[in-house]
Amino acid sequence: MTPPLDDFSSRVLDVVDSIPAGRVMSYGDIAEYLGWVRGDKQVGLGPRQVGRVMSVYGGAVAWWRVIHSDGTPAPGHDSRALQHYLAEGTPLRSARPPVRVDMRRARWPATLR
DNA sequence: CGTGTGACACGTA
DNA sequence: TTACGTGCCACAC
Repeated sequence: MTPPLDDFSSRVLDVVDSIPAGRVMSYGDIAEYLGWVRGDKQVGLGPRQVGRVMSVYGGAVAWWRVIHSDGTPAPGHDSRALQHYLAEGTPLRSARPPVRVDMRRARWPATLR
């Protein structure tokens, strides 16, 4: 089974839950939202850790709304993700492999505090 | 303990 | 546009 939920992981999943249909956030966006870097120093966990959380617990949330900063979906999930994008009207730059979300329009502007 | 790996991001070529 | 190199850091061995 999936490992017990630690604090960081539950926060990541909460953020993912807050992304509305048709919008997306990158791993880095989520890391920053959770306070990854403040000013010029590292005060939290980064994009790779967000990716790890998604690989482990992603099945419990809308994983297709968390993608790479360049707009490409999580590795190996292109087809699955595309179905969701078409269904919820996510702005796309390319609906054919490599599937790419139009980040400029689909990015969900999370603002801390 | 040290090493390698990965659902990352960014700068550079 | 794609392709590398580098920084990053939790985890599994």
